[in-house]
Amino acid sequence: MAEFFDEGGRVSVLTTQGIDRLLTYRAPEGGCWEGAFVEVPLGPRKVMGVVWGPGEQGFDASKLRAVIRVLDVPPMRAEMAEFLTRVGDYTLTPMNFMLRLATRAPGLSNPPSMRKIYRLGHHEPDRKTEARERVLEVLESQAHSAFTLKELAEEAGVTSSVVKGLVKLGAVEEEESPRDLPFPHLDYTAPGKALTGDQAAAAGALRDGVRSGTFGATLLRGVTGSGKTEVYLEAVAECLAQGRQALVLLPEIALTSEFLKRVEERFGAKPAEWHSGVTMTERRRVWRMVAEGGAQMVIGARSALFLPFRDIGLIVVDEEHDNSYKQEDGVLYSARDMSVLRGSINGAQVVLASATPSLETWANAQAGKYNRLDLTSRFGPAVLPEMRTIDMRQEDLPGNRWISPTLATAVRGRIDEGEQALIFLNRRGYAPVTVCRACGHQIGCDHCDARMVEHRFLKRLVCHQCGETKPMPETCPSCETEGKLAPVGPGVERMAEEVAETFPDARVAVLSSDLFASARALKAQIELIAAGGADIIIGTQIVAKGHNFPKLTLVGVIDADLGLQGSDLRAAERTFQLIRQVAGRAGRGDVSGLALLQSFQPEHPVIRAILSGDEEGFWKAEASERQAAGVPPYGRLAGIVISAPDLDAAMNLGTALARADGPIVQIGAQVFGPAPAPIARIRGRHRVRLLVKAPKTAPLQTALRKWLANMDVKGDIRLSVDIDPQSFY
DNA sequence: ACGGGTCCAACA
DNA sequence: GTTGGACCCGTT
Repeated sequence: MAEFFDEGGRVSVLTTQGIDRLLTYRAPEGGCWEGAFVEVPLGPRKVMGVVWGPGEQGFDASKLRAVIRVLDVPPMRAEMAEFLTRVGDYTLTPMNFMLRLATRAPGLSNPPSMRKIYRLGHHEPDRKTEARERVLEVLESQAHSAFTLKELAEEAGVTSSVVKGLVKLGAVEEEESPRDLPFPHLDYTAPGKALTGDQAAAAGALRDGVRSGTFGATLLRGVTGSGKTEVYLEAVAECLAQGRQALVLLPEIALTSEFLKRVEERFGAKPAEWHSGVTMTERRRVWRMVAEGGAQMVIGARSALFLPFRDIGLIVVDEEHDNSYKQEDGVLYSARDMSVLRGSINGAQVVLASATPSLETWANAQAGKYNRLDLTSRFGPAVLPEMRTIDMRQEDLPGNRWISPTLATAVRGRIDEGEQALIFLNRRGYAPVTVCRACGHQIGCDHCDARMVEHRFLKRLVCHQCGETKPMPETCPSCETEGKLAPVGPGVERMAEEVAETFPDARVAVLSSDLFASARALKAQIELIAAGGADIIIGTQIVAKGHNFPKLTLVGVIDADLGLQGSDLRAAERTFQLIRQVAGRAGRGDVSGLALLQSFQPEHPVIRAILSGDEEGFWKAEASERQAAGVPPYGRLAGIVISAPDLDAAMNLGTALARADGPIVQIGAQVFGPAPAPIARIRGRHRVRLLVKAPKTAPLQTALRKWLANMDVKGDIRLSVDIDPQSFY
């Protein structure tokens, strides 16, 4: 139960300003409740804050100032305060940053503003013109909705002066209404689509969970077309029936409009929407309505998790494996993990939906922490193409050639049939390395010391690590010999060259993110290809998801081993998911597909797992390997937090750490203010303090020491390391 | 003595 | 995060 503070009593206030501690104020006239959003004086300014608890009694009374006013906003609930505290704790984020995350809506401190809306009036207009008729028609046919001047004029296809004219005549009435209107009611009683056996069973299990009114997390597995969305919309319906709010998180804004349509079909109206593309006024409305209960359902990006729900009963994380759930600048958090945390605090059900779950989720389901529901495809078991490896050690191939004779024959066969073949190579640009044949120098990035990748299309060298670009030099930057720089290794642009030479008669299309100026141009090209506008498609990982190519029957993976040799912790996981996704693009329904993986190590466990399709076995092996490597089992993430005088320094160090050998799970950066940390701002050099928040296991500490020894960061870095043996969850 | 630039503790 | 004051330095 929230505490009430009488006028003049001492309250501690958390402000959104850059002070990482609570400040004591006198309660305002009329007192205030714990959790109230308030305006307080801070130096010469007024800032927003939240009453966090009783104030410090020992604080000097003469310095004490009073809260200016309590804002007209629903107070922060205790669960929200706890959630923010726990997330801040987990990610080592100062609380004022957390508060800012939770109040990311403009004008919260303003009184609710009004606006004019237009309704049908009681008088007939003196004469009826066509434009006037249209306005009246719109108002008659949609009497239940409120129109602003602009909306009404737009809907009727007239200018606003037509509407104003009607107002003067009394045919249309103008009235004041609050700007932040509740969202239209969602009809959860309407039946959803008919569900098949296991869909119905899964929906039933989710409904039961929601009905229990308690916390629970469920992994909902289902490939595209298995009806995943319909199943969890059943859980949403149950949640709404319980009078609680539901949140659906989607990884990309691009997916929201399609999803909104499906919700509208199911519940008869659109839910609230929250992501970076939403306008400021709409955000404000969403924030308020979520807090007041005027929004039953929100769909949004990761930051929607920090909305002030009045009573949240269900959180769905769709495509839970998607990397964009991780916020990697500012406050560092994984919305997927924090959803589980929020669910556990609020007594809500959490549904993690994916066709290819992340290892963390898999491990949690395996350990029994999450329930698991599997959906098979509507068309029976998923039709995966036949998969084979091509052992590159057995192939006769000159240097600077990458398409094996075996693959070339297969491609030839398909295009002669009028079908399509995809050559997949997950490497943008022309060649990953540019080497000087005179001295052996490899051109590196000046900014971050990664090697630069030649992009012939852009006519530049590009660093894939930090984005730095420079023109292709004429002479070697090291020995200054002219004309001896040579590309080494393949990129998709180079593959296009080889394909054009090997199949001169074929129409070739290259799909790589950097070859398209806009997302629209890329989409247009994809549609063109899908309609049969190319025989051979050469693509990077952007071909892995999205649009289907009905004529595609063969996928050739050029370098299936790519990504396996790296030191990236997630290398195996990513490779497994990526190649399975890409291979799955070959063939559909009645057309049988074939995937050929070119590999120098076909006996590698990851390659073997991809071939066998034994996903379960693969995840188990991965999990136990990581445990052996000293990485805490998932669910107890080890967080590496780097504190540096500025974010760039922290990120640079983070990059170095990420490239170092070892099990890094999460890297956070936190900027220490000058006062609490003995860190000076030094030009050209960085003093860095590493704070490691992780269970104090011996293997982890050994790994840490190894990273530090191998640390290779430009500039003068001084490191000190503290280990905080706090464990999570 | 004045103005500009930078740094830094304080903000309740 | 913002602010005002201290401090340094070079110019009037």
